[in-house]
Amino acid sequence: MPRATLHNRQDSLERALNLFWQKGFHATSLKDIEHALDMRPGSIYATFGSKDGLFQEALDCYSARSLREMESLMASHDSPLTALATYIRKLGGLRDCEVPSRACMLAKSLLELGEREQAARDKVETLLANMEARFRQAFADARDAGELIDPERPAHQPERLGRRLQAEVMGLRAYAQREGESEAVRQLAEDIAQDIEALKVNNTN
Amino acid sequence: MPRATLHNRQDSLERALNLFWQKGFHATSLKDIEHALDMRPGSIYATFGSKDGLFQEALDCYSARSLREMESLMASHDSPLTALATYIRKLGGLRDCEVPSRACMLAKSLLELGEREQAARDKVETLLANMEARFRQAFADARDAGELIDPERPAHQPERLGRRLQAEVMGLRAYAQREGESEAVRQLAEDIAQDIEALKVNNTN
DNA sequence: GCTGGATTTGAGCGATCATTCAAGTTAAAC
DNA sequence: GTTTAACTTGAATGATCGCTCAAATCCAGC
Repeated sequence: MPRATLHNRQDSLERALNLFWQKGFHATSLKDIEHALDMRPGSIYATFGSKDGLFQEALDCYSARSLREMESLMASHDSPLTALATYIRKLGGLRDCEVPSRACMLAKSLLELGEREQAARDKVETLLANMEARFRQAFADARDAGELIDPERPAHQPERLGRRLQAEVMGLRAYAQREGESEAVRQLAEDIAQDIEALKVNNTN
Repeated sequence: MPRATLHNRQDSLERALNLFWQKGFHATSLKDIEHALDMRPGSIYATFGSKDGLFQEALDCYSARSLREMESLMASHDSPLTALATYIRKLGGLRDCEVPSRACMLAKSLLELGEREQAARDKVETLLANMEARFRQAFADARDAGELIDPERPAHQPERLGRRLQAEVMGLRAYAQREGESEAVRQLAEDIAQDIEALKVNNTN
């Protein structure tokens, strides 16, 4: 078994993710990738198969990281609703963070990819569905813990709340992509967070 | 004054808009444009200057149309809040419409465009700000008409409600871009619409 | 019918695209 | 030290990119 691989796969994926996340799939050229990964075309193709394959693995990378952060946040709060409100408020600080893009990578890809990248599109759909399912689970946990103020109301069913939250996150992060004042994004996040807290019993707002 | 122009400018712009809206800026090639407009490169460049210039004019076209529809909707309702709720519910039917894309063209462009298309990005920012201003105005009208149930609440100031609505629309339409059941999009829109109606005095929900 | 200038054409520009592959390099195994 | 096979290289591929421009086309005005 001669010669160990020079590059760490996970590290390469993170670099590729940052690039795709910032520039999008179409605007990212193999030249960009070669430079970011410090790899030559042959190595890239030997390792990842194609630009599309690399992109899909980067998507997995992004999704896994997002779910991990979500899980960690949920674990550190007793109340699911408080955890979700915290999640949103953290997004309110996006404008001051150094990230490849303030927009959600999955939402960005969902809007960009066309029929010619069908496989990647399917992957995006799946990963978004996973994320939505995790949101739904959080609301179901809140309901089971008796935290929901009006669990009978149709709009307050976990399925609808989870869907709504996913849409709110996509909207908030798309809004954060704009070049306005960071305070506007913070206020927007605060308003959304308060709506989540308003679902809570014994809520003092 | 010899030879009248063969193609109608507005019609060409609409065709270009449909194309850009569906495929995005980068994925739309000049070949695509030549075919859609039934024009040869020389004519296209003589008329619109560049692919970027054509894109920006298409953006104007889209924005003007959106504002026009908005204006017409506002004019046909006595209550601004009811008009906005109607606006959202109409978006809930997006999955059953035949449109180039269910996503908002401005949001899609905001997420796609990079530094290399700075001029177009600036245009997107401006047009989004216009749209947000129109939403804000609608809420200000509601407040001035005594329609807002709690006009003193910070989160219910027109500035914040307008911002929030723009984010909700971007989120809803991004969600509608997914390939799920159209009923899910309809429910999501309904939940958002009801939150708008909940801002109203004498609201029966 | 002729003429002049606006409009349109389409071959072709250099650049860049994603991708391939034969050759070169490397280090573990013996 | 030699062998060996996995890994890496980078020039080259054909396709396609946005764009240009000289020539052809067209029609209002005379």
